Amino acid sequence: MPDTAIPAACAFADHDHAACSAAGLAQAEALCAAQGARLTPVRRRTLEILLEAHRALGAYEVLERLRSDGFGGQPPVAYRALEFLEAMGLVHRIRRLNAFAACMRPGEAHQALFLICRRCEALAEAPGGRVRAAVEAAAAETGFAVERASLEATGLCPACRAEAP
Amino acid sequence: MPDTAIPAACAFADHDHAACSAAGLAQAEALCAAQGARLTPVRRRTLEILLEAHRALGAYEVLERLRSDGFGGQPPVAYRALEFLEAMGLVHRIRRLNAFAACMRPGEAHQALFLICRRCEALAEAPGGRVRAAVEAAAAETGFAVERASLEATGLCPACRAEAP
DNA sequence: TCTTGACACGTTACAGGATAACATCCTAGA
DNA sequence: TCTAGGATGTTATCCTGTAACGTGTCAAGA
Ligand SMILES: [Zn+2]
Ligand SMILES: [Zn+2]
Ligand SMILES: [Zn+2]
Ligand SMILES: [Zn+2]
Repeated sequence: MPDTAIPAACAFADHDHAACSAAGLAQAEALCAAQGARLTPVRRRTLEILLEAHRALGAYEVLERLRSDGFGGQPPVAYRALEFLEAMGLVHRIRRLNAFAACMRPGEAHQALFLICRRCEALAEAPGGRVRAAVEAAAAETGFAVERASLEATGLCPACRAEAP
Repeated sequence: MPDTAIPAACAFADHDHAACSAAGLAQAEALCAAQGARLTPVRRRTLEILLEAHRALGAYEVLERLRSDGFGGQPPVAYRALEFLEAMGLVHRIRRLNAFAACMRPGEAHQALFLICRRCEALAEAPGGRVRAAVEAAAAETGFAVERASLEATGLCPACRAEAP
């Protein structure tokens, strides 16, 4: 596993790492409390890991960090925590990358649209409301009822567009 | 592997199986010829398999059939054929399903939008032009240049909508 | 207080998906 | 004919994901 070679930030714009990480955690607390769900230590730590990394992590990368924090080191531990967080809308799964990333807008109901830079692996979560509407319109023509949509685009982020050939 | 329990057609509307399968193969021939690419026996058979199945197949399902047809029985054989076909625009990869499906509109440049029924596993390829445009518009706001987009929706197909609770 | 059931956590074991690396073969073009 | 590139085949291994089962915890209800 190439633990190196992963620069990538989670949004294209610069911003206060620590702040957005802390805010994410606080919102998670609030959200879970509001819904009577339990943000247990493993779950909490899993979210923290994703917030700190500030990019998409594979389940096994998360697992490795959980293990070194003294939590169970077997795959189901990570997958269960990630599933819980996804169900709570705190984490998104990015299928194209077989990876998970902390949500940038927890609490707000929203359709995410992921922009993945193929050069620096940066990942941004853009608002996908319009796109979602277009999907539903297209689906409606065949009578299909959309429940969930995964919208993932690859290309070049602003920085790489400038640098790259 | 549950070889049973997979009814699913590749489009929601009924249509002439054999005809669309043959047509697909013919178009593939033409397309490869036009581009000087070689539609070799494995590649051809792989496409045939997907056209006949008329639904999304995992690489290992394809592989199994290739093997029983006397072709190489190791994963790379299937993956290479599938990659080639995808590059030629004859096959799409559906990441949500870890599977591949024959393209319904080979030759025409198009953005595919996949509609996946969660109940009967039917898969339809809808025209995604509008959706793609919406994706690009959203991406443009952050300066991101979209190269490829995977658009996959899950929900209920018309038939299952009627039957299901 | 004692049961009992729901839920989280942990582990084992395995299934399923994908690729790196190397050997062989075929085929188009010099 | 010779040769370089592409296509196939094989081995081995890695990454991703899940089924199944046991244990501990906590709170509601007997
Ligand atoms: Zn989000
Ligand atoms: Zn970039
Ligand atoms: Zn298509
Ligand atoms: Zn259906």
